[in-house]
Amino acid sequence: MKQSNRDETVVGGHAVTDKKKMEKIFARIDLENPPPICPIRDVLAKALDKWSMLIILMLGYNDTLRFGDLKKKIKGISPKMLSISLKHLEQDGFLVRTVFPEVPLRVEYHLTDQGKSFCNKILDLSEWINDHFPEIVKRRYKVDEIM
Amino acid sequence: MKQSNRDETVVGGHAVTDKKKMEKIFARIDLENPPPICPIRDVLAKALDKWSMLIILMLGYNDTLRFGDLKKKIKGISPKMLSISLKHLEQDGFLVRTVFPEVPLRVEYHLTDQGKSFCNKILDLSEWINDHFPEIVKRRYKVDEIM
DNA sequence: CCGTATCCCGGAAGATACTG
DNA sequence: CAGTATCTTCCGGGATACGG
Repeated sequence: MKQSNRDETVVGGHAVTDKKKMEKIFARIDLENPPPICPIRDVLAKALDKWSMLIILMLGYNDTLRFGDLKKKIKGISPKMLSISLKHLEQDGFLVRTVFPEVPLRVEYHLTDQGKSFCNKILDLSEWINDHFPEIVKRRYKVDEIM
Repeated sequence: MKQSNRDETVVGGHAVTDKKKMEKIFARIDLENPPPICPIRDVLAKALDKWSMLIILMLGYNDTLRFGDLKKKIKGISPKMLSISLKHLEQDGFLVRTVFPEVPLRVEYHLTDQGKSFCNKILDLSEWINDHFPEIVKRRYKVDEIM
């Protein structure tokens, strides 16, 4: 592991916040401008919004799903939001929409390689939350008691 | 590209999303209920919202920052939103707020170990976006041409 | 069945003034 | 300096009805 010109904190054997990585990211994130103008923040905003993460995980888990399947599996989502989210994810290359001109119409969605790759990232993140959220929730109650 | 220590394959050869991992997560994510009731979705919503990611990255990069520093560095954030975001992140144990009762008042923020750990996750995600967003943006233009 | 078109509302978030 | 209080604006997102 490379040593930066700055002392690195260590958590669980992992070097935290490798400065090189950080600089690479900060060089690209446009802090001056919000999502529509800063591409990175824009991509992230769309891929991590209220429903998109769930959709990606769902397609990662089930491989191929129809519009109605997704609607049924993701409780509470409206057809409008599902449609919009799917469109965003398709535009950014996370999934593919395939139409079968049958009667009745059939449309299938599945992740692209990029989508699968991203799905793994999200899965890692979810796993992290899963591993830490007991303490987080416990902490919340403690904070509530104090306040 | 970095190889994970997990039994997951990568893009190109593309095995998807380790089923075991998936099942572990899906067992915990409460698909019936939205964020305030499903703890995982709630934690994620707060930690990945419009400003929080930036704040965490900023503190991962700079170690310790004062309120005003954060406000200056994160262009466009209002004192109100900064305050709210910081409070959320403190409540969930991502950062620590330290008050120095001087005149004028000084308040410092820095990440907890949990926050640093999470920061690395976010950094990975940002790195992923950084590596892929050229093709994503390119794709968007192509899609625009067609539509 | 797969969405789109509308209408509508509540909450997220900006601007600004103010206080300990 | 470090926020809070307030007001307003805006739009994400829900419900629903309809069209291809």
